[in-house]
Order: sequence, then structure tokens, then C-alpha cells
Amino acid sequence: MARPRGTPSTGRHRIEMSLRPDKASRQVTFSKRRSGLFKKCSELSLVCGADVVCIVFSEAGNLFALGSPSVDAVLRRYAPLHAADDDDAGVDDDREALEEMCREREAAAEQVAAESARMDLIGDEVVKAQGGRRFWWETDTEALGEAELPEFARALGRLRDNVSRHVNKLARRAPAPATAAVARAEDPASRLDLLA
Amino acid sequence: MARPRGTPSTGRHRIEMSLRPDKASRQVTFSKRRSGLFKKCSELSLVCGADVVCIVFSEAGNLFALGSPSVDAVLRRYAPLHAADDDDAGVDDDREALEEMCREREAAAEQVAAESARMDLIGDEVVKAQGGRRFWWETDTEALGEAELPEFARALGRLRDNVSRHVNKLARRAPAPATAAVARAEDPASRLDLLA
DNA sequence: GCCTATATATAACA
DNA sequence: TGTTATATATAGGC
Repeated sequence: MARPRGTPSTGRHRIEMSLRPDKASRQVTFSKRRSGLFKKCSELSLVCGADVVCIVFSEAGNLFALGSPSVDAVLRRYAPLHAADDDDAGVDDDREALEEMCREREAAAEQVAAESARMDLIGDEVVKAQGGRRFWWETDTEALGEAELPEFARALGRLRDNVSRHVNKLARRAPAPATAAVARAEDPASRLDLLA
Repeated sequence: MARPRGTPSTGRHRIEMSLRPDKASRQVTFSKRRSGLFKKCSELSLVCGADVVCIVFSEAGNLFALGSPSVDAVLRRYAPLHAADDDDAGVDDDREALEEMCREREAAAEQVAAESARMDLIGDEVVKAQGGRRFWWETDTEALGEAELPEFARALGRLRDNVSRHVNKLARRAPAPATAAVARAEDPASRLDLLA
């Protein structure tokens, strides 16, 4: 075994790249670690009220980015503090443009994942605020009783849609393009009807 | 006792911003977390051979940045991927953009659906006995924080009102709190309904 | 900062 | 994917 069993390989301990398994294992590791890293970013932002941006290029060259309030917002805030280089070459090559889109799509997915994670964290806060118990949606289910379950179900569905919509909005506002279009996938009117 | 003892407050557990200690404690927390976050960044880079950049603005406005191979190197690699949007370009670009929009929307929807499903599973988690007295809908606004998720906040607010009404309605019908409904939440069928 | 108790993160596995 | 065994991360105290 390259490593005992569970070994985050972090801290001031091992980390043996010399015995890197196979490409597949490394990808799994990357995926897991990236996920954990982004979660940490979200936490730092949420718990400490910090602005955070994290951009990662996998070994394969795939781009992953996370930002709070948004990637571009934080980058814009950072840029002025380093007014050294801002210009870059034009990217008018079609293939590059296509690759860019693909990568941005992934970035968008990450944004969504991040938002969802944040939602989880928020749920946790609520639970703790009430002194510990089940998650709010479950608590609510109990509180409402069987009769109201369907209605609450619709409300929960709306929350899901809301997250999606929020991400879309962020994407539209951000100068960073491709992320800009997950637009109005739902009908506002119906949602208002559900919870008004 | 804001928190038991050791509580990374991560994952799908607590994180109580409602009881944000004092400014000093938060700074300590920020410092520790930022340290941990940067360490994670370094690890990801080292173990997985990824390029990583992480920029953080503390609540006080202080800047912290880490990059591998370097902050600027990764930012330069990232910037070009978001520069093709400035000039509206031609038909080809529009067509590609449209396709990208569709792909992106699907990806985002998938992510959200997946997260919703995960939330459903999380519902099985058991939390300890209730200690606080506040209801979750009384604290959600605080939990959401400083306008990070305006839409979600608004939706949750409506949900709060909605639930409040139903709780009142139940209270009028049944003066004694029925703990019998708890079992309902464990019913897989109910959970399916929640996300239908 | 260092220490301790807990909660997480995650590598190896199934 | 989900599970499990261990190593880390980290809140609270000193």
C-alpha cells in the first residue's frame, strides 16, 4: 500500500507523489480535493464574511473556479491592487473559443455546486440556531403535519428553482460571458402563486 | 457555549453565524481558516499537479493571495478564457454562444437537481435534543447574511410566512403538539414528494 | 501559539 | 457511488 488507509496526506506528513497510482486514481483524488477546497472557500466566505476567489486548473487542463460573491467580482477587486498587467492577447481562434466555452460551462457548474453548498451551510445554521434538531425542511415537515406536506413540497421545489435563478443572475451580471445564460427557466408567476 | 468544543463547522453541519462571538474571535477564526484553506490549495497543487490561485479579502478588507506556480501566472492563464465577450463578434460566435447557453443551462439544472436529491438524503441525519427556543424561520434572515443570496433570502422569507400561517392553523386545531408526525419524515415516500 | 476534543476530509476499498 | 479507517482541520481554552 502506498498509504495506510485514510491519509489526507496533508499537513506536515507524507504526501508521496512518487507512488502516484494511476491516472484514474489521481483524477478521483483531484476531484475530491477540489470539492473539499471549494467547500472550504465557501465556509470561509460564509463564516467570516470574506470575499474569496479560487481558480484551479486540473492536470488535464480543465478549469474550475469559485468565487464569493462571484469570481469576477473578487478578481475585479483584486486587479486594481496589481495594476501591472491587464492586457492580454486576443483570443479569436475558434477552437480556443470552443474550449473556452466548455471550460466555462464547467465553471458554471461549479458555481451552482457552490451555491448549493452554501444552501446546505445555511440550513445548518438554522438548525443550530434552534438548538439542534433536524434540518429545517424536515423540521418543517413535521411541524406542518401530513396535511400540509404537498404544499411544503412545492415550496421546496421553488427554493431549488430560486438557487438556479440566482446563479443565472450572477452569471448575467458578471463580465465573464458564457456563464451568462442559464436564464429564466421558470415562470415567476407560478412561483409567486405557490408562496404568496 | 457557542459550540461544543472542536467544531470545524464544516460540511453539512452547523455553522452558527447568529452567535458570531466578537470581532476578535472572528479574526482568529478567519486567520485559522485562511491558513487551512491555503494549505489545501498547496496540497491540491502538489498532490494533483494542478495550477491553483486563491485570493481572499478579509472582512476588514485585507488581501491574502496564494498561487501555484504563482498568483499572476494562474490569473493570466485564466483571464483569456473570459475575454471573448467584450466585442459582440459575428454570427459564428453568436451561434456558439447560444449552444453554450443551452449546455450551460442543462448543466446547471442537473447540478441543482443533484443537490436537491442530496438534501433529501441528508434528511435522515439525526440531530441532538433541542436546546434553543427560536424557530428556524425566525433566524433564516440572519443566517443568509449580507445579501449574498438576495433571491434565496426573499424566497425563504415567503416560506417563513407561509409556514407561520400553517403552524398557527394547526395550533388552533390541535392545542397539544403532536409528536406523532415525526415518523412521517422518515417515510421515503414523503421525501420523494418533497422533491417531485 | 499550543493543546484538546470533535468534526471533517479523504485514500483505499467494495 | 458509498463505506471505512485515519489523518487533518479547527473552535475553545490556556
